[in-house]
Amino acid sequence: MGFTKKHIFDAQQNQIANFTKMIGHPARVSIIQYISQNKDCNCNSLVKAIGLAQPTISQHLAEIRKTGLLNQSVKGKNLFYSINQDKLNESRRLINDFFVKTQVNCSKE
Amino acid sequence: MGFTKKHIFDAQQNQIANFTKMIGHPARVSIIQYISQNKDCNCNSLVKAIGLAQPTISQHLAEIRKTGLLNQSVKGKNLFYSINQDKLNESRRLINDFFVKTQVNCSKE
DNA sequence: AATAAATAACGTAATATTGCAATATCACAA
DNA sequence: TTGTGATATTGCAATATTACGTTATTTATT
Repeated sequence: MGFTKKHIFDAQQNQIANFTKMIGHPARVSIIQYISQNKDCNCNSLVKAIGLAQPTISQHLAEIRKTGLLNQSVKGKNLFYSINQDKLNESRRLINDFFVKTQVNCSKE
Repeated sequence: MGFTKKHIFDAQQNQIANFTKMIGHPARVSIIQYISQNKDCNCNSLVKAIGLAQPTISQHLAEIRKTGLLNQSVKGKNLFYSINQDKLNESRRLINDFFVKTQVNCSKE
């Protein structure tokens, strides 16, 4: 059909899927890396660095923003992005936990 | 358009995106968890446990299989799935590395 | 006020994904 | 060989995603 039956899964499963889905596009991986490496990174610098059109970058930024991973600060006519480190940590723990638990379960018996 | 311009990103960015995209659906999170928790898990038990139709589960299994995360073993007329732990570890390192590097970069200066 | 720069929002075409019914395949049992 | 159970494949409808041209919006500069 095209839509996902989210209601048959629990909150944590949906949380894990939501976050990894957001990372699941190389443009967004690249954007996150670039923002973490460059202070005072705005939309325009991402457009130049990555090579996708401005509306496309803006759209990917919106996807990342939806998960809470981005901070924004307005300086003059620029909008600078940075990584919300609390959210980064929280997400890292969520994903790592998924890996660890999976691994531990595999190793039982 | 619908397709992804993979060629403008590097191998690692595509690798990270590929793997997280596979996890980016709650059914696949649930399937991975279930397989890790239940020895001798076959397609049918997943259909019963998760509540999606057999073709849908089969399709999700194929997506997971594509990343190399699944082992299969035939016993009689059953096909049992288990987690490829080497691949799990490799992927965990890949994703964790992404998180760590992002975090380290954020903390510079 | 007029212009320019930066970015978001809107609209749309192309493609991908999700979910399932129907069907095919494959291995075993009767 | 006929049937049965387990899984994969096919085909399709509904929805989502990706990418971008165009247009609005907002803020600074002249």
